[in-house]
Amino acid sequence: METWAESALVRLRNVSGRSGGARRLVVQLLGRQDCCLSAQEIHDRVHAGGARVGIASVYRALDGLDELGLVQRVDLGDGISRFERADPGGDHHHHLVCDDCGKVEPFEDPALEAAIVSVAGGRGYDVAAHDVVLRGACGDCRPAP
Amino acid sequence: METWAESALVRLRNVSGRSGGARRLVVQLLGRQDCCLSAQEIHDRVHAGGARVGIASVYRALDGLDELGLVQRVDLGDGISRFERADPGGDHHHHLVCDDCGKVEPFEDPALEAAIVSVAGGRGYDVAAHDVVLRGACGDCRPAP
DNA sequence: GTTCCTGCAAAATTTTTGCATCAGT
DNA sequence: ACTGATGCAAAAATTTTGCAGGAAC
Repeated sequence: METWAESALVRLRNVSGRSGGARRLVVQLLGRQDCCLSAQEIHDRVHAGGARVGIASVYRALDGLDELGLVQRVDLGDGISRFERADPGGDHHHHLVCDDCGKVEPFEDPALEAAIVSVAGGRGYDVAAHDVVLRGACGDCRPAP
Repeated sequence: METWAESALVRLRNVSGRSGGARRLVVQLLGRQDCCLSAQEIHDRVHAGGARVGIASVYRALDGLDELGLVQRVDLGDGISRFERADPGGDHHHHLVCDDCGKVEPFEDPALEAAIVSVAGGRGYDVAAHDVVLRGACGDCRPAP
């Protein structure tokens, strides 16, 4: 189950020749997450684990991972960048955000993916990444029926 | 063709009782745009028109418009918030961003909209807004075929 | 030993807030 | 006149950069 983290570390080493402590901690944390985290959240959780990691190193690690396509940057519309691991296998989800309680939940939908591929092709684009965010009231926060 | 701007100003006045100069300029500018603008771009263009408008007023105007659902906030993934008018009639587009040249172009796709509605319904969400961003290489920047 | 990563601090950017003043009703 | 919007400046929050020191090779 740690395959993403392992392969990410290997790829980082192939590029730079190193893989220091901060990067490894960030990669391992992201490998354990099911959904996106902000840089601040990553920093806090790594600190909670007892490590002395600077926020700048978190950003630098995320930047390197993003360049290699190992993480996907997710913008939920609140001005904060979040990151989650990008599975090379194509497993891949998007996000529902509740405007009331702030809850974020992932979803996948083949019809949505198909529509995106079709749009991209029709416009002559070679789409490398795509991001879908739905905002609204979740079942719990919606005015009771 | 100025119906959006007019109705937006009316709705702002209904809420606050006023519609001062800065808000009117921002609304009128957005009414003339076909795609999203950043707060800084709005500020610059309003200034170019000869008006003395503070950037804070631009943000405040956008904030008020967003609360009323009159503009949609768009995150293109570069950490800058952009805004565009939200047509109540349902006319509604998304964005293709070229990673190479930075070009942004709008698109619409009924199949995509249908898939989104279907996902939202299946998850019990009452979706008020949704945002789709596709990133990749546009026809011009793509390695020549 | 060399090279790149790391942590801290400072800078840059984007967005928000405080406050005196101005403008719309 | 009253009330809220506005502009300027300062603050806050997020992200980037500089640099000395340390860790991996």
